[in-house]
Amino acid sequence: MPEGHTLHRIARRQQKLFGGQRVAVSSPQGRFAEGAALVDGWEFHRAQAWGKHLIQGYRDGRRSQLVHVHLGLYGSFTELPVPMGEPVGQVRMRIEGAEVGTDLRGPTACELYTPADLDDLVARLGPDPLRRDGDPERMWRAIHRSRRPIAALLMDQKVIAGVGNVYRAEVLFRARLDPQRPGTAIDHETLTALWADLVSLMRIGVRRGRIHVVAPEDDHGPGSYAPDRPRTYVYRRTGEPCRICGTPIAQTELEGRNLYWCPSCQQ
DNA sequence: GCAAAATGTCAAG
DNA sequence: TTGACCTTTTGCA
Repeated sequence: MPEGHTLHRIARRQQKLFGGQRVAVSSPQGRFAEGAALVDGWEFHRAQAWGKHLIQGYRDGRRSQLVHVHLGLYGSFTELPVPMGEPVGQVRMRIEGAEVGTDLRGPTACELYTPADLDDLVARLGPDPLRRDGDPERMWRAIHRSRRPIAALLMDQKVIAGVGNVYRAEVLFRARLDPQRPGTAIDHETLTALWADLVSLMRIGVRRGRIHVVAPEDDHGPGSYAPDRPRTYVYRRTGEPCRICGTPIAQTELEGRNLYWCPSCQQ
């Protein structure tokens, strides 16, 4: 489930679990063997998220080392009490603290980073709604001069960092914006409100560990008797009735990703 | 038992 | 624009 909220939640969690502790680091699968060997036994100093990227900082006396993790589509961290037992499946990195350890599976990236690498990463990312220094004006400047559809711009990590396919679809629905509308055709006020909505939605995502964007007053209709309350308006609801107007939710492919929207509410 | 899909990114053409 | 890649889970035989 890796959009930005997942990574910020993981950073927070790892900071709490391991921050200031010496940790055992290994790569049971072997594909991060050299990196793991380098920081094994060092102090886990700090974990931070930038968009969908996780940066861990390790220290040992005067030495320090960064590790960069990107979960890609299906990467995940899981936790187990120590002793963790034999790894199950393909575990790229295992971090063991005093009481709890975590296993990393399926990441796109798990690699050593230099401070310069981190600078480059931050420089190529747009503002992150989950960071205090996230600046909506930077997003505005990138969007209002681009003719690309707003749905494509929101997925572009150079424009705004941390938004993925679910938040993209949902925030456009909540703003009642046509996903195909060009960036140039959206005014400053609309984008400022969209940013503010993302900030509050993604914070909820961090807190709950899952994406939940349906307002209580919209929580009715065909889905209301489902065991779980509905959490999304449009994402993966192709053909199902819009929670507001009943029109079937539409789906198309945009730049290789599935896009969902309500053709009636979002014009 | 196997294919397909998934909340992502990058490089090749 | 397309394909490759990382891994697990789901659905269909």
